[in-house]
Amino acid sequence: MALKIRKNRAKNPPPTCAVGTCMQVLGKAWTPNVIWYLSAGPRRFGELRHDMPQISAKMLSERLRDLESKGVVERCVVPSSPPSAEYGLTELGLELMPAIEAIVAVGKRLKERMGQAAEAA
Amino acid sequence: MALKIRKNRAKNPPPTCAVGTCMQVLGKAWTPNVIWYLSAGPRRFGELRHDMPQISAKMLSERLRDLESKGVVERCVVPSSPPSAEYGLTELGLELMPAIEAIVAVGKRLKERMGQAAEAA
DNA sequence: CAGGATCCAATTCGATACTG
DNA sequence: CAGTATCGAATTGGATCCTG
Repeated sequence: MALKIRKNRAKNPPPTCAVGTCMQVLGKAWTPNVIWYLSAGPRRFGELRHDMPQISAKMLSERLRDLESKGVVERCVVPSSPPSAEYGLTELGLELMPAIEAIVAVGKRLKERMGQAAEAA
Repeated sequence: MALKIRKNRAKNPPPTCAVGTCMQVLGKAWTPNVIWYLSAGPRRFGELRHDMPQISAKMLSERLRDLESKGVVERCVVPSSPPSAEYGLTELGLELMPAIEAIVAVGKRLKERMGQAAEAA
């Protein structure tokens, strides 16, 4: 019988109310954590890894580049010896803080309430 | 803007955050939308589908069962003829609202700011 | 140490079809 | 209408190795 080619999937870009717009930024693993740890001020790659012991180098650099390309995070090279880079929130990034804070607050309540699994970072 | 004014990096990283706990609930596709649309009051399956025209029946019922199993959403059978079911937020679900609202608020700002893709509601 | 490249198992989610 | 079952494409994110 003939080869059956599947119809192309619609693959709609994220959905309906404005949550999609925000979740496109915050929705991936570790993203809110990264933003959270940057919220106190610029931080270096290794510091962030230390903040989140479970994250892999790949994940972290991937997320940082994602966020940079979205204008949420800014990478600045610090002239030192050896020169190193620091990551910080942009203004756009700062605008996300209320949401992150709300997420953190609810997360804490959920954790108490459910008395559940430990989380690193 | 040239180089960002580099403030001293954070000496005191924020304490462990509970982001993961919350994102485990909100992190999957459509979840915040579903909660959002339930926040105005109980709603039936078909109504929710209508609220989110892009969601598939499978997704919706999957998300509803997820949320039910997490105690966020409650399914109650309404005695009518024929009897039908309604979904509503539990108290735990209501506790998530501040986060959802913050996400929606930021989403709207992002949309304005980026002047991007259209989204309804 | 900071980060990229590659490989791969697991999950996610859309389309489709089916049931009461 | 209200939902479930199955299939499979695409995405995810972890592990590992490689680089300057």
